[in-house]
Amino acid sequence: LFGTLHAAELEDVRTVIDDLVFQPNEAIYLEGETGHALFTVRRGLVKLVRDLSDGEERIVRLQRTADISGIEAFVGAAYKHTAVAMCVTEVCRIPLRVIESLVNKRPDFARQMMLRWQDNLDDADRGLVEFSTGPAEARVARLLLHLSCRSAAATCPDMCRKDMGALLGVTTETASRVMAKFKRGSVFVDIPGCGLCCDRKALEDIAARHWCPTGLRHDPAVLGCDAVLTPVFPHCFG
Amino acid sequence: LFGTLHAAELEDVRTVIDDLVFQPNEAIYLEGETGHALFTVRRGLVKLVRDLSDGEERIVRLQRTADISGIEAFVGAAYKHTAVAMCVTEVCRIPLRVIESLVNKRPDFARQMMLRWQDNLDDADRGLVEFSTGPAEARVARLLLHLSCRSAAATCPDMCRKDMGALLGVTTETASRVMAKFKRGSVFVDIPGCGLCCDRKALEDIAARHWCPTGLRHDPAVLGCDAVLTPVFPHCFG
DNA sequence: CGTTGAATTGAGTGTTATCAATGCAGGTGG
DNA sequence: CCACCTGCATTGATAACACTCAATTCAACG
Repeated sequence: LFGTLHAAELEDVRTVIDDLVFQPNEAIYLEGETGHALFTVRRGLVKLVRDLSDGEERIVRLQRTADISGIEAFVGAAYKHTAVAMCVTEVCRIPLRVIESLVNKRPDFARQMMLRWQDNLDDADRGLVEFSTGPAEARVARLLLHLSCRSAAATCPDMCRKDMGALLGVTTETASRVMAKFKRGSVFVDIPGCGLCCDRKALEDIAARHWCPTGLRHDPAVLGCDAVLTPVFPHCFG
Repeated sequence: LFGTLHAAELEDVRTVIDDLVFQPNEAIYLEGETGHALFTVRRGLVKLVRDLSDGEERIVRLQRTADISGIEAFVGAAYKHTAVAMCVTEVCRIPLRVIESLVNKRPDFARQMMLRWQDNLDDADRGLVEFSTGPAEARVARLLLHLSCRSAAATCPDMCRKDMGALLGVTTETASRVMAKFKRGSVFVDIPGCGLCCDRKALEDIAARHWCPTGLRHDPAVLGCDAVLTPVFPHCFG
């Protein structure tokens, strides 16, 4: 977000930005609140949630390192979701007035903001096309592909089944059954303390069954991502 | 979008904007194209589509009057969807350079753009929470509520069953069965040439069954909307 | 060792997908 | 005008799938 700033500007920004750490299931902000800040994930995993009338929740999208949430606050809207940390998560809290002044001072910064809006939109589309389309097995497969895509070793955090269900639009039991089946078939291996190590080829096959989007649009694997993440937040996985 | 401009500026803008009319099923732009313009719907209905591997399509969201699509082009991205007119549709084609120069000249115009991005994001969330959650009947009910929400008379266009299925993540047959059942139960009445007249109370009941989002977020009814739309584009409905 | 919360599994039911047939327009050409 | 086609909506029968409810297992923790 701040990639285009000069060193001096960066220093100014740094002083008013809070670095926060949230424990699993802690809320970062609540749906309906009037927001005075937006947030970027530095490390960890965040779910954006909308509550359903029966007390359940629907996860609208996930946010990982570098993703920005609460961006709607910048156009004066109340937060549209509740943001909840799914593991120990380090978050940057950026007050609105910082963004405000940057947009005023640096004309190109507005474009940075638009890029972030587009990122959120891409993620929202993914939620529809990949996570809410086709049979449960294909959805789970696409989720594992997504979660493991930044890892060179194809590892990913082991989300709890309830969250998987809420994200994929299926029940907890269905999510559990599919994951158990995948484990039995060695589509992934559970490495305790390290998350799941996925057979991406197998997952791609499963993901392609019925109603598959043409070409899943995932980040290229980021080398070294495992090395950085694992030791710092081992409790982040599993 | 141009609400904050002065009269003179508006005149400048008007000269470089194209007014286009698309027939049903005509594509406005294609997924993957590098875009040199964005579009606003003046009248009609547009679907944003992502192709699936089996030749089917998934409708990501709908765009109605005043909605803006192809906004991703402004940050240099290729169009993320194919935009297709669902009825006779009048569209405004705004070249990127117009937006470009407005953002440079009028600092507050960037904020207008961000508002539009947020509108798209809200619609994307709706696709997930309302249209891709819960049993088929509830999804269809929420769609009819959405389509009829701008009409004081609670009328809405009669989408073809294939499109309903592609938008709701169900098959054409299921969409047809649900609609036929609704018709038999007088949940709506088909007024040929005018679309469907919906019993919104009944729809709200059905929409609330299982997995319902807390509070559907629809526009308030716009008085006079029917009067304006119906005579101009009678072929738009039915 | 008992408690707790989550994951897993089972049995039964309900919904939806699939495949296939039928009905119902609006058009075209004889 | 009618036969014919075509595209779409509708309907039926069946199988696959996912949901519900309930029981069981498992791991973590005090």
